[in-house]
Amino acid sequence: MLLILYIRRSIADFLKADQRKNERGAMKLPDDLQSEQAFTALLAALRMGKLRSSEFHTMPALAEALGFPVAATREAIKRAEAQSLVEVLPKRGFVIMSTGPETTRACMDMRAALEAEGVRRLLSAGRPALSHLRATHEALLDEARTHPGADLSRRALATDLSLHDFMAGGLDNIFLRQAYEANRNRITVIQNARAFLPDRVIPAMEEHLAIIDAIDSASAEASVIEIERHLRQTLRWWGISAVG
Amino acid sequence: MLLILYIRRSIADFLKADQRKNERGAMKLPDDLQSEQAFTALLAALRMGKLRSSEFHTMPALAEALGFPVAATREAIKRAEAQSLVEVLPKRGFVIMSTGPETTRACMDMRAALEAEGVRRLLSAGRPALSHLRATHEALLDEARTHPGADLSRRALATDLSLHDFMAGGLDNIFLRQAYEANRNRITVIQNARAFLPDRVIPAMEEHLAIIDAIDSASAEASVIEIERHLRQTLRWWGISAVG
DNA sequence: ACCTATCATGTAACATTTTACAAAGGATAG
DNA sequence: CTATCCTTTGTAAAATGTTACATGATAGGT
Repeated sequence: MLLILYIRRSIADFLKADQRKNERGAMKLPDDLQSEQAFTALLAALRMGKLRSSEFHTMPALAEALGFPVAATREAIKRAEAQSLVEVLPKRGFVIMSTGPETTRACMDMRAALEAEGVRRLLSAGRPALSHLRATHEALLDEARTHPGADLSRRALATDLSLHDFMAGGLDNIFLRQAYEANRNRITVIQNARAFLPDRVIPAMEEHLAIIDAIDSASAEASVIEIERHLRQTLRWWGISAVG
Repeated sequence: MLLILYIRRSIADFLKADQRKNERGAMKLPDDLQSEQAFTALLAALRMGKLRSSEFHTMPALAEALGFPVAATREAIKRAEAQSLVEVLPKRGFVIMSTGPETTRACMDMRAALEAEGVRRLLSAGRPALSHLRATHEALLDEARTHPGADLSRRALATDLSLHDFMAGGLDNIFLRQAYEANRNRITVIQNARAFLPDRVIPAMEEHLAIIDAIDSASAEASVIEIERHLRQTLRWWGISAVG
C-alpha cells in the first residue's frame, strides 16, 4: 500500500520535472554551460579572423583572449579538434587548421559533393523557387561589371554563401546537414586565409548563374556538372590542382 | 571587445616543431592519452553491445565499467556526443542514442548517399575489381539457401559490411571519409538494437549482388538505383517508411 | 467528525560542472 | 648535456543543480 503510494508520487514528480524540461526545451536555449559558450566564442573568433590558419597558440593564452577559464577553453579546443578545426600538439599547445592544398581541396570537394546531393533531392522534391537568388546574383554581377562599390567583396561573399546554403538546404537529413555544417566552419577558416579578391567576383557570379540555370532546367545531371565546374574554377583561382 | 592574442613562439620555431611532428606523424598517432583510450573503450563497448540504445547511464558507473577515471570518461562522453552517439542530459547523466525511425532512417540514408558518391568516384577512376566480393557474397547466399550454419547472421553481417566499406572506399576525401566513419559508428548501435535476422540474409545478399552487378556494368546510375533499392528494403524490413 | 487522496514544501542524496592543484613531458638557454 | 620554465595532463575537492523521498497541509467524500 505504502509502496504504491510512493511509486505514484515518484511518477508525478517525474512528469512535473519532464514538463518543466519541455517548457525550457521549447525556449531553444538549453545550454548555459561554460564549455558551450567557450566553443561558440571560439567559433566566432575563427569566423571573424581573430584566429587565423596555421597559428600556434597555447591554452592559457586562448582562455585569456576568449575570457573563459582554461578548463572550459580546453573542452572547446577538444571539440574543435573533433571537427578538424584545430590540431592539438600533445604537451605543447594547438594550431589552427592548415589551409594547404590538400585540406582546401578536401573541404571544397566535400562541399560540392554534399551540395550536389542537396540539389538532387531538391529537384526530386519539386521545382524550387530561384527568382530571388537569380536576382541578387544578377544585381551583384551587374554592379561588379559597371560600378563596383567599396565592400563588393564582402557582399559577394554573402551572395556566394546564399546559393551554397540554398543547395545544402536540400539535404533533408540531420546527419548530412551536420556534416555540411562542420565543413562550413572549416571553409570559413579557409576563406579568411584565401581572400575573395575582386577579380574573382565576376567569374564566380557567372558560374553561380550557370548553376542556377541548371537547377532551373530541373536537370540534376546538368546541375552537378556546373557545381563541379565551379569547384574546379575556385581551386584553379587559388592555384590548386583539381586532383590530389 | 578587443581580442589580443599572444603568439609565444616565433614562426621559425613553430615550423621546426611542426616538421618534427610530421616526422613522428608517420608513426601513426602514438596516443597513450587516457581520454583517447577511454573513447576507444567506449566505442568498443558500444560495438559489442555492452551499452545499448536508449539506456540511461551515469558517469561514475561508466567510468567503473570502462576502468578509467571519471575525467577521462567525461571527455570520451563529450566526444561521443559530438558524433551523436550519446546525448548528455545536463547535471543528470547521459543516454545512448535512440534508434527510433527518424534516427535510423537518417543514418541509413546518409550511408546510402555517401556510398553512392563513393561508387561514382570508384567508377570514374577505373574498373574496380569485384571478383572477391562477388565470390564471398555468392558463397554466403548459397549457404543461406542450402545449409545455413549456426553463426550465419554474424558472418552475414561481416559480408554485408565488406561491400559497404568497399563502396565507401571510393571516397578519396578525408573529410567525407570521416563523416562516413562517424555514421558507421552510429549504425553499429542501430544494428545492436535491430538484429540481422536470418530471414533477412537471403534478400540482403541478393540486393548486394544486384549492387555488385551494377558496379560491374560500370554504370553509376544503375549502381545508385540499386543502392537506393537496398536502402528501401532495409528500412522496410525494419518497418520504417522510406520518407520522413 | 474522520479518513483519504492530492498537492505543496522542504530535505537529503547524488551527479555533473567548475575550480584548484599536483604531476609529467617537452622546449629553451646556457 | 643539464637545468629551468612553461604547458598540458591527471586528480581531487568544492559548487551547483537535479532527483527522489518525506513530512505536512488541504480539500473532498463518507
